[in-house]
Amino acid sequence: MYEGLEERAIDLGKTASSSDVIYNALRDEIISGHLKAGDSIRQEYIAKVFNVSRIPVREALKRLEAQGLVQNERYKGAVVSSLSNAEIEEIFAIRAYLEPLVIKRSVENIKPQTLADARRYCEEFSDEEDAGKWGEWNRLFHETLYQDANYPFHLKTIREAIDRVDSYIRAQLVLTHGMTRARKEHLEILEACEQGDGDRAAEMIRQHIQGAYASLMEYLKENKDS
Amino acid sequence: MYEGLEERAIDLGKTASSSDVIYNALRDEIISGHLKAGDSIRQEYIAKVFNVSRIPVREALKRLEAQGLVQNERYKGAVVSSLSNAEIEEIFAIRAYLEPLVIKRSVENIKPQTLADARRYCEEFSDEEDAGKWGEWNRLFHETLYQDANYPFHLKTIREAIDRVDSYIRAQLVLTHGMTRARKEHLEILEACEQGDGDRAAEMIRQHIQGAYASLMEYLKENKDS
DNA sequence: CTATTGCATATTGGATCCAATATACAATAT
DNA sequence: ATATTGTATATTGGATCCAATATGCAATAG
Repeated sequence: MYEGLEERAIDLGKTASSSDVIYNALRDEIISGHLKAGDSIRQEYIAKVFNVSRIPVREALKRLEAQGLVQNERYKGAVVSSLSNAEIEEIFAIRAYLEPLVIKRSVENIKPQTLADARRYCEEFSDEEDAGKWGEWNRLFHETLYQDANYPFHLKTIREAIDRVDSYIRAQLVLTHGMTRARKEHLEILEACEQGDGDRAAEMIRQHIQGAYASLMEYLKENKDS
Repeated sequence: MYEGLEERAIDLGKTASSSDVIYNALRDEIISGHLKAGDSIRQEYIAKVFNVSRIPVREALKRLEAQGLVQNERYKGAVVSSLSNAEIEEIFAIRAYLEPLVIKRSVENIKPQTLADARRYCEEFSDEEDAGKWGEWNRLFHETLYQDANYPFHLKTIREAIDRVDSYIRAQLVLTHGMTRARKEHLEILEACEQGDGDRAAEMIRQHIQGAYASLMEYLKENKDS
């Protein structure tokens, strides 16, 4: 009796609220670049798309505002945040500062399953030509490698940092062979982790991030219009 | 004509929304320790206290959740987040890692006005015996010294880190002469900044934070009950 | 007496409605 | 023609109401 029932029932209580669904959807739209910096987000429109009232939409917007992805002005509404070049520099600086620390700590007690997951994300995304999905695999790869650090606050900070620059990265990657280069670097980082060489992994992550920043700035210099 | 009118009118458009007021109030209650870890926050009660409906209360709670100060469970409501010892260690670790970097960068182009502000917060709070207000002065002192780094994302991260541990610090400070020690260290840090010695300021900030962590852990070890 | 079930109450999630403000545009004055 | 003013519309902020779920307690079966 009861065999297997509990596992099947586990996710029953955690059905996502409308607010959660809309938050995730808007976040995806922003970091994928479908919603661009400066775009205003109309509550009524989002509500109609999801067949809900504006209440959960507004709650989602408050969360996005707390994260910095949108800016709210009273009686004017939410606008997708834009980043100055200085702010882009800052985001990459904190990533290049935090992620080496975290990966080193994570490698110190990394689980085989974690390495297997990371390898899967690494290989699966290498087949993926769609830059849209690339961002998701990229994020999963990074987060997976960091997860055994058991540093949730660092992880949240890194996640929010990546979220802020993701749309910029993506716009650049599709045009500059950045994806093949990133894949190669990911593989090397993964191998360092598999060998338990935290220092090497940390240094490579640092270079990986700084290289991405350099490519992005070069790209932005050549495309000032967009 | 028009003389002085514009300045007087500036803040007219920015009257805070109910949601903002309630967010700030709840945040204050949590970081001051009046709302303790594990306490549940009843929407209806907050709404009645502020003479508003539950809508702005819920929006405020969503922001607090995004910040990590409360946790929401569907149909159960918001509960003030608690921190394990490991999480406390993590918060202090990231503070000790980020704040030296930021103060060094800030000192490099710090403005006289900033130093004057910091000195004021330093001296005014030294008279302050009330641990409640102490936290506010402490935060202002730290944030002021960091502001000329022009690193808003770092600052936001540091602010949220401090918010998470503030109530724990305060509980400890009042009983262990921590306030007089902190005041002395603040003064020394301020002097290093005034002399333009960023490296020294960075090192002292690091020790200041690690010392606070050590005191807190000792305090928590002796008071496992609370 | 204990465990389960059913029900009443409390609380949160969401929908609908109204108020406050912004925005676009026509009307008017200079 | 240009700048100002008035007005209609669009949009957001908030209040009130209803639905969905949780929680506490009494009733009942064993």
